Amino acid sequence: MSAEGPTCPDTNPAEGVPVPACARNGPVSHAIFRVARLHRMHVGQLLRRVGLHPGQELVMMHLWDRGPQRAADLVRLLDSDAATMTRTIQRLEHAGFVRRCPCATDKRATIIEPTAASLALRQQVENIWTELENRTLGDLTAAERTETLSILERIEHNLIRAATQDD
Amino acid sequence: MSAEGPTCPDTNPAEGVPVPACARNGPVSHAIFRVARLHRMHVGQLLRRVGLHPGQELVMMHLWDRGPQRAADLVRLLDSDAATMTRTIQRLEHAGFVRRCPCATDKRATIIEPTAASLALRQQVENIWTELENRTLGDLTAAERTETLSILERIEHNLIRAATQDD
DNA sequence: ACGAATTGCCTGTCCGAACAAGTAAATCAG
DNA sequence: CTGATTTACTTGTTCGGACAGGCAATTCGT
Repeated sequence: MSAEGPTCPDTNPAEGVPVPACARNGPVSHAIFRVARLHRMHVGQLLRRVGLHPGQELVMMHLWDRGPQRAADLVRLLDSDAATMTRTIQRLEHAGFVRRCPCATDKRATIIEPTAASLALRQQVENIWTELENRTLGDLTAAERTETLSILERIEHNLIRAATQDD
Repeated sequence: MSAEGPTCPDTNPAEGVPVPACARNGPVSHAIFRVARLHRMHVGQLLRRVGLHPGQELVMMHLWDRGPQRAADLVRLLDSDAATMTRTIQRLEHAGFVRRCPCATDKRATIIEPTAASLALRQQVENIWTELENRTLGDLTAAERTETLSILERIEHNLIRAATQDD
């Protein structure tokens, strides 16, 4: 059985990464996929230590940064989904990192504010981002880091342009 | 209210991207995050046209590539989760792209094989990867594409090393 | 051959993300 | 002022991903 496989003994032994056929049509896309996956794993691992789930830390950082916000503001800031934001806030509230106060001037709106308890998290989260950056960049020189950032921003720009332009 | 915000009027008008405080500690990490997000959006958009959800296409490509596989093989190939694979296969089976046959030699195992109907998808999925790569790379020259791939692979290697090494 | 691990798969739970739909409040047009 | 529209938020559903169990079949050690 398994009587197939004329194509591709496609496993890259150097990394632990099986390379599917997609790599042929889009090697960079596949690399982005793998890097993003690893990156998310690291974020998740680091955040779990402080009791946060990936995504929640972004909400908290914006709150620490800009102070109390309406839920809708957070949605716009994170370019997220209102539904996702509602539930993320509910979980942060349940975890005690966030408080929800009805807005005085607009009864539809809810003001989200970081609790005092959350302030203890702030330094930890910033350390996490530093640690994450170190793990990501590893041995890259300063010049290479600049180059990396430049390339990523060009890719970002390409993807934004492709999204708005056509389809 | 919203009586805060001495820090950072942090929105980058060039791109539609709000820049949270994290960017200070990890500009490259944040760029990876944004690129990954956009990249995933494009994959999702392209895949929806052919009736697949992100992630399902990888299973199908491995099946097309290597022929019928056990579920456990797919888990290892995609470095995925057995539970996730079970449900992904159930959905692909329900969609008619995959068939599940009990393995003759090991009664625990299930052989997953692509259906004839799925073969019509294959070319479409390959086109999607080509289109995705084009959107991603946009105007980059051949040399720049090589450079990009090289950098991404170095980052990948850094992250793998950081994961296995410490913690 | 027998019991103990291991392997393969499934289920339930919790999380984020996206989409659709609905409710309430505010705003706008006539 | 009334009716339509927009805005803010919530809920429900479906998806992938991760983790914790659980069951059955297989393999290993004795």
